[in-house]
Amino acid sequence: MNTFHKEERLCSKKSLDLLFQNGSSFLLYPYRITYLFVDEPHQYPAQVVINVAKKRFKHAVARNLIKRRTREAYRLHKTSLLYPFLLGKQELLLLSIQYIGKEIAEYAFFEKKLISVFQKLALEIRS
RNA sequence: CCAGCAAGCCGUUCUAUCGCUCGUUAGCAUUUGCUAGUGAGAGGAAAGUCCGGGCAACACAGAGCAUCUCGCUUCCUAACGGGAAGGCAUUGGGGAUUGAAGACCUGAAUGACGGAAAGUGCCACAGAAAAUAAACCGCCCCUGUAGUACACACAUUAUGCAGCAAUGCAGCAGAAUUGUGUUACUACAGGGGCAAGGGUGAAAACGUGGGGUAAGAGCUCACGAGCUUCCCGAGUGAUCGGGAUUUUGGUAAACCCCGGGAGUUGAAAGACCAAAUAGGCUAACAUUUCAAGUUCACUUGAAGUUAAUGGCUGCUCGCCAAACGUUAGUGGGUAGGUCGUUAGAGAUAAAUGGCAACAUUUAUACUAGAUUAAUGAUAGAAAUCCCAAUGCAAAUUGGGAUACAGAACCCGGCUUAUAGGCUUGCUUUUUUA
RNA sequence: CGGGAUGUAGCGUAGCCAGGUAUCGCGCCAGCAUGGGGUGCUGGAGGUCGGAAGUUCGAAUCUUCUCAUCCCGA
Repeated sequence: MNTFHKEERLCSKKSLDLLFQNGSSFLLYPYRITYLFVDEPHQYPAQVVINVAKKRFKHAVARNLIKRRTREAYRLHKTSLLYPFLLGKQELLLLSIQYIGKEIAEYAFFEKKLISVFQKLALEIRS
């Protein structure tokens, strides 16, 4: 079920403030990951926001391309690599993926890196 | 044929799988959602936010001042700093004429292109002088002093000059010398006239020639160049042609003057929906200072009507309002949702009018609408271009490239970015005839 | 989406309104002083004023376009 609906995205301003003030984070080039568990009713086990800074990429075309490729990689691999670790938990996972690279890479690079992000996130959750 | 410049146009296509946003149909379910089918889904600049409008809220008795902005003419347009046609200026090209140029003809590019005789300011360095012309050099006139002269006049006398000498020459019709005066010249000083000439500079007070004068000067004349105003003619007009008058450096993307325009704020505008607390609004009470009384926070009397504050959305005048607090009512910031929000000064095609921008009429289709923000990923094929190899060529094989860039309320422009291709016009070079 | 500011030598700045010569401090180089270094004194080099056009005789300065950086408004 490789969907990516509105409920899987993190839109609420309150939740965003909560995430960036209290969330834990780690760095895995070219991404900075911030995450937090909250006790709220939910349909999917995680909500994600993808972020590319205007400071690093001036043109809107470049920012959109990075976000689209990251989103595509997230969509294709979340069910197999992310959701299994969240089955035991009752809380909702708020997740932020910030792109801090300097260049626009090919899709294969995004895919490889995001898979390792999921693996590291699973380790953090267990500990 | 190649290259360059200018203007206009196009600016990748198809298939499969998995996904995203919006609409729609059917079923399940009935706040809402799920499943299946089906339709639509970025640009010529969506960009920069440089102008102009629509739309919305607030404001708007009046007068003056300031600020910003535009600037040849006529027209187009909802409007514009945009566009069209024209005028003028500048630049470089071609043609004709000519010894060579210029005036002339032609087509092109560029122009923030009102006013410098309304006023003020500025014009470094250099240069005599940088703007009511002045007078450093220079030219000319007058006066004084000094000097010079194979010049002239008067006075004075008989020798004077050259040569080693003999001698020669000049001389009483007056030499030399000395003195006085005149004239001419030179120098200095003073007074006056002139602006012709002066290596500078980005720029020098109209240019050339003749006359004129003490020397000179548009002082005057001829030819040429230009300004202002007036008259006549052509044009809707900018302006152009002719005549008269006349000779006034540049700079307004310096201040400024003249004429036209501008209320302020922007979709985070604004309207609506449901629950609670503030602020706001409305009504009532209350009110600043002094004195007296007393139950000590009220009453009575008097004074003041000013100052300070706020509004008229740049400022001033002028006009208007009435503080802070308590109580009651009303109302609904922010967060969430709906609308605003995509059918329009629109697009495409044809006809008519107009040099054109554009306008009118008819027909056709409905063509993105997100809101942490939708167009993506993977695989394959085609198209165009480039490179390499093979080949006379056509072509084949392999490799590479396909730009600039992503709607956010909507339109009209401008500006900037842009791989590659197409059309039209102009220019230059080479080759062939 | 809207509004505003700044780009000058290796670094930080003045000059811009009112156009002709680019200033100061730190740093750098050389010399003096010291046995040597630091401190001190003296002298010197180094900037096409972010870029491109235009106005002007002349532009860091005036005008237009453009690039970059920073700030403000939820």
